Amino acid sequence: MNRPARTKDMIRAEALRLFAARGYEAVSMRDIAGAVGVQPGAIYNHFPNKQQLLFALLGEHMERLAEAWEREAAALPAEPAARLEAFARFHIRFHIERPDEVFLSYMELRALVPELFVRIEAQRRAYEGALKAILEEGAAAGAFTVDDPHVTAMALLAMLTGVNTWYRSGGRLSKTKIENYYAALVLRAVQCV
Amino acid sequence: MNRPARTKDMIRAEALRLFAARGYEAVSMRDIAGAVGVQPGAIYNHFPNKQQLLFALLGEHMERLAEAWEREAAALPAEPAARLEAFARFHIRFHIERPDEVFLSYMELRALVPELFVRIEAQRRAYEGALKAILEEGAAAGAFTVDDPHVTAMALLAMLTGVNTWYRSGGRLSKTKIENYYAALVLRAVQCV
Amino acid sequence: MNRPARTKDMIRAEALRLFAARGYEAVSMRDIAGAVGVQPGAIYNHFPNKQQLLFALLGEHMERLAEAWEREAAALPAEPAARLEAFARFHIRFHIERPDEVFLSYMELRALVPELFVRIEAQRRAYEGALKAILEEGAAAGAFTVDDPHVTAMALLAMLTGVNTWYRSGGRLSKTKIENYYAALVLRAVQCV
Amino acid sequence: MNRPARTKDMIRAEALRLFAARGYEAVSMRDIAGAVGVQPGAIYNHFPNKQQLLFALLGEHMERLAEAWEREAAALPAEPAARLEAFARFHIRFHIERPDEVFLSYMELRALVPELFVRIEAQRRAYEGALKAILEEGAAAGAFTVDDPHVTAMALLAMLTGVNTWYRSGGRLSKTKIENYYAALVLRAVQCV
DNA sequence: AATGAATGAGTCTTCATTCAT
DNA sequence: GATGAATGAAGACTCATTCAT
Repeated sequence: MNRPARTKDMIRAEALRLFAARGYEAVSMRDIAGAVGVQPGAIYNHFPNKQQLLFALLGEHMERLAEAWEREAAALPAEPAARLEAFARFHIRFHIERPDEVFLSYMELRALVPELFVRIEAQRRAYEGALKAILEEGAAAGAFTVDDPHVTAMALLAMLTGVNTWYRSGGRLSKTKIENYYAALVLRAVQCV
Repeated sequence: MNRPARTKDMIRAEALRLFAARGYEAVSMRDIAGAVGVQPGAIYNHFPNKQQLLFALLGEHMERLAEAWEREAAALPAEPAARLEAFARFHIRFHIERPDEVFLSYMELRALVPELFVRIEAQRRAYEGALKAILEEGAAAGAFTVDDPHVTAMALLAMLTGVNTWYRSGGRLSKTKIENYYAALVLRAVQCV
Repeated sequence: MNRPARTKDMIRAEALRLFAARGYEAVSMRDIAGAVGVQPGAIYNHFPNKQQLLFALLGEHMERLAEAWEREAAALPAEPAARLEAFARFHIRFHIERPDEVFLSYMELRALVPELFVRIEAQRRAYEGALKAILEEGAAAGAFTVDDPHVTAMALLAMLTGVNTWYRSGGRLSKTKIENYYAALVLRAVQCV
Repeated sequence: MNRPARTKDMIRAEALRLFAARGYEAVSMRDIAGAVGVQPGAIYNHFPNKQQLLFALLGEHMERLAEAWEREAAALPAEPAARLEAFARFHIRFHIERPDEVFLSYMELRALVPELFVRIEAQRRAYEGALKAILEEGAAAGAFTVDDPHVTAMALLAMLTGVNTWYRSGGRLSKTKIENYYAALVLRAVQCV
């Protein structure tokens, strides 16, 4: 990776960090440039504008999520409970490692212009659909207590994603323990004990 | 209520609406003044600055939440499961009615200067403590499956509060049905079926 | 003196103090109102606007100066040196007692609109004329070394008025000593030893 | 000198002119920008804020004064009277050429925040010290009538600096004549005739 | 005579963005 | 690819002043 590519990556990294810490609107291009160690104008050599910089961060995160889930789904067990547990564990694992990206992709979607917003929205819907499908299969198979797969999916995703509101690396609980804990909560919530 | 008091209330209402819709940083005092129908300077007759306006909205919400829960808690049943259900139902009921306040109080806390931030944080902690206490009592009584009351409390609150990310008044499901649904999810998650 | 008159006097006093301390432009009507303990609007019951408030302070000062000098001049000795000494002593005595008024009337003249400016200017010219006349008489009588009465007058006035840039009440030197000191400086400067 | 450097110099020049004419508080960054022919924001590429712009003008003036006096002092005669005369002539010559800088540095010191104020104050004290030293030497040598060197120094400086309150270039008297006149006043004031 | 709320213009400063170098 | 200077619009906030009460 050559010098300029490193600048682009640093912009990405610092923008992510700052957007997550203070919010998209509260961060100026000057702030990002200052954190990277370049002048504001230099950013425009790598991203056409602030919106597109945010969009790049969000879009890349959603793509990585989709790809990671695809790999996971390829080796998914057959049994509904195992599938649900796998999803829960995957979600915790993936999200707990990327608190900034997750925070951004939940909090700063609204900062996108509608055209870009809908593209991220669609990627998110697709991912939510994976959980919904598992819930529907489990419900059809009589394995889960799920009257309304959509509502249950939203509730479980909120619960799982919420881990980032309190988890701090190096805290009392290990990531593995948290994964176990949340997986159990999810399974019990659909009465799959 | 006289003319000026109405202006102050309108500022509160429009600021809440706009902050929730676009985020604190993305809303200007001009925007709020415009929505109210006064000049920007007039806002400063009622709130000393933008920070304090946000703080007023958040603080008042947290106080209303605390008061409402106090009233609820006064008539709380004795049995752990019933207590937990009551909390879940209360939380859904209270939050589903105030999507803007809830959104704000979760998303824009960071916009507060540290001094004001900690005051809201403390109010939130107190409320979270109520759920934690119920979980601890239930666990002690052997009524719930709760290894870690703190983590379970955080998970359940995230799940419950998450209702606002998808619920839109007038949608497919009535508020009562949603309340029932979430209450059941919560009870099952602690294996209290 | 009744209540409202006291308010007017307090406005005068606080405005004088604040204008002298920070400058006319740097002081807001709110500052003055706050110092007096009333709301800004109340000032307008006593002075039509900020300009006229400044003008009142300056004009009253110049009138008091003119009156005081008139009284002094009525009992002026005949001899040029004694007249000059009397002027110097009077000037020091009068100015050292009113540092705020003096400061204002030298520094904030320019803050006046031209129409009001010329009125204060004229009062000042009249006072300067008194010194110039003494110098001219003394020069004509061969008592002083004064080639250019105007320049000498300006130089001596600057020297005398300058006392306020360093004199602080309660300092090392008494007012009387300072008066003696400056009187001697003035007399020597016109070689009247 | 390239284009941008010219902008910075023009900002300096116009700010000096406007501050001297109307006072620091009465001049807006818009005024300065307008006089220079740029947008207000452009000023901030050269000076971090209005305070620092004023401080730059004052500090540079004081430095130029110190340097000029240093050069003068290097060739100072030995005799007290000649030294005092040299100081008086230097002061008049230097100040009569820079009415705006002088006006600013006497009138707008108070507009500086304390931290910047003390730095200019210190530079001024150092310069005043030069005159005081001459007076003390002359007094010690029995050449001057100076009871209190500090008071005499303040009085003489006020007199000399006062030249700017009335001198207008192109007036009745040449700069040389004024220099002669003030030098004589100063010498006589310490009875060094 | 005083208040409290309002106005409309203005304050300093910051911003995203552009562009010649 | 990066800089430094610039723009034009907008930011929060303040101001002198007015006026109904």
